[in-house]
Amino acid sequence: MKNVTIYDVAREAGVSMATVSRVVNGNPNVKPVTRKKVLETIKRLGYRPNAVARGLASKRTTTVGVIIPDISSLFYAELTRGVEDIANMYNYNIILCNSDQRPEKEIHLVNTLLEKQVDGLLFMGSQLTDEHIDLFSTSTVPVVLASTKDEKEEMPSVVIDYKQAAYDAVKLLLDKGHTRIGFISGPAKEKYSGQERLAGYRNALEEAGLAVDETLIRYGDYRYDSGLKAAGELIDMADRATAIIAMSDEMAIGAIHACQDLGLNIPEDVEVIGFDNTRLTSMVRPRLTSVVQPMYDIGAVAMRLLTKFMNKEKIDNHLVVLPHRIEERESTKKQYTEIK
Amino acid sequence: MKNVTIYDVAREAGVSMATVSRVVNGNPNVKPVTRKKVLETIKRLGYRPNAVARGLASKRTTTVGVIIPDISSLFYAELTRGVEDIANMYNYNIILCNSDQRPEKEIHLVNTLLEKQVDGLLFMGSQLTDEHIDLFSTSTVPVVLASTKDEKEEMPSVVIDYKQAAYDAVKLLLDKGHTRIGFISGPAKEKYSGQERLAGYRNALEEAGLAVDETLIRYGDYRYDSGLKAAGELIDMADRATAIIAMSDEMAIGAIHACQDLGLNIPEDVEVIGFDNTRLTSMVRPRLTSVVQPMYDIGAVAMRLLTKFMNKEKIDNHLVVLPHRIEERESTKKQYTEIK
DNA sequence: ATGAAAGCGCTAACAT
DNA sequence: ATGTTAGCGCTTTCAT
Repeated sequence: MKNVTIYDVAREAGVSMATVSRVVNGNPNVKPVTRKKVLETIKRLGYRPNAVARGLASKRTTTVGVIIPDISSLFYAELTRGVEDIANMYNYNIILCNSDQRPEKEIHLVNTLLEKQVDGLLFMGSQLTDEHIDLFSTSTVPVVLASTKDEKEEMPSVVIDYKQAAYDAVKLLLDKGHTRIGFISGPAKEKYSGQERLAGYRNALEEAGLAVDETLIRYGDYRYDSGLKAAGELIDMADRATAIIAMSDEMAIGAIHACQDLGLNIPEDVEVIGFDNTRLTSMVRPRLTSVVQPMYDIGAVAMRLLTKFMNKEKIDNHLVVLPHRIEERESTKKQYTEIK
Repeated sequence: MKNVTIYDVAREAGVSMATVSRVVNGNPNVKPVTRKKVLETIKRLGYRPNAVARGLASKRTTTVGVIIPDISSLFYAELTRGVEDIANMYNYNIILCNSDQRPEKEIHLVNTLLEKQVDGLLFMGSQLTDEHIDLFSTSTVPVVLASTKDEKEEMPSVVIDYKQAAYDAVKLLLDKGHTRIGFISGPAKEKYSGQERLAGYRNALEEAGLAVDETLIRYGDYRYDSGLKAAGELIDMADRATAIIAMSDEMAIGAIHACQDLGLNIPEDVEVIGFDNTRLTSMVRPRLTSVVQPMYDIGAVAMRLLTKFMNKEKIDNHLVVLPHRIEERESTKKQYTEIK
């Protein structure tokens, strides 16, 4: 059974291919009668436009490539949801690729996506090597980074102020008198967001006149178990941590459980703050205070920015910094006595 | 700056387009010397094959469409990860689309994907209307269902035995003497997996000679809050539930908290079982007993099945039922005393 | 082992 | 408002 093409429709409707094309693409320069006739023929023959042929002829595929470390991570899944919703709204589809943060795989994926003639590229993942930058700069289609940025801040990116966010969380704890604040970071090798947040931690301490005790800094992989383990170490020290900040909610929940398993009460004995404010924060008792990172919005704004580039619209600024804040719940003590 | 095409490479290398094509596609019928020469030219010119043109000429895009209710759901994210890994392994990319379970949107997405000439379609989502079936049957490319199936079981699908899985969970509780077992289902309108599991619940009770008390059946939306609410009702009844089975881990955790918030102990006062065995099970105290649904595998196997169809390999059986089991943790009581 | 040439199904000038 | 036609960049016979 041969596929019906635009040519078949043209013949059957007694018009030219161009007219059918116009009808399909909503070109107004078609007489209503003709349009109706063509539309009927399309329906009758069950014609379905071939987007690949269209892509070749028009040089636009209405498809964007999305490279993400791991879709099974709550954080990236939420971001991707934002991306897809906006993509959809602007009639784009997304080709989703998991990179597992492996640079070679990322490079390979970018190339594959470029071969597939995507109209734009959305990149998430923390370490941008020179090879990445090179590749992106040779790309004929726009590239936007989400939740990361390049060192020179030359590429379009959507982020939050990670340093300030971490700083704020530490400050909150410092103001309550804590001096032993454990910090559970992401992987040590992680460049941008990881480094930034660590810098925020150090800054806050130094500003408070406190020396940074390196043993209070632990590295996890954003998952529960690593948080559990890191926190276990943090409270097993001679001069144990009295507060813990983890760079993901999942690790923070691990931290809460590590404390509870050892008989420490949250927040009385140890205050805990997470990061991202995923819906996990409500799924633990006490509920988790967390630094709000607007994940869905980061994805959505990044995709919106990309559509602007793809439309060759003028962009006011390439680096979008979304606001963050801290959502306080029961894993931290109330700062002031409530007044009725 | 014009893009370099296969024609440019051919000219520069002093060979024909056909030869370049052969080299690019790894056709062995090329003299090593020629191959080397072509490869060098490709590198020198920075040639990147245009997959859209290739798709048009070869009628294969090495892209598959994936329709999913919501990527921000842990369950579907994990499934998708399985899909993508296998797709990648077989050199396919995936176009990911969120349907939000809305039938019109699903239909629309299928059409879009078909227009984009995907080589195959992977569909997840619970309700298959006649329109879906019709559409799928007119599709020229293979379609595989994951974690759902059509009523007539005519379409290729990868599932677990949902009825039996629910039955097993209920049986576990019945064997411990429970007679008031609350059941927190997914949305009431949900067809296949929801109905199946509910049937398993009813079967188990009836088999035990227990009447089904409809007030013990509640409907949620798979998310935490709905589990919290449903469980709250289940334990607020005159003759309250002494055990609760929820159709997702998230709802089960909500159930645990609902009980704990009211001062009931898990598992002493109420035993709780979740569904899916996501990593959430370890993120709650007591840790959650859950029916294991091999999410990643369902996605992986579904994608593998799809590759077979796309290769026109012979398929032994269209309906793959993956094994399930119950992973017992501390939210249920140990059945037998442990012997040292 | 290599080349020539005919499409693949559509869009986009350009002409009328 | 509609038709004609030349590509888009590649694969794939079919020759040689």
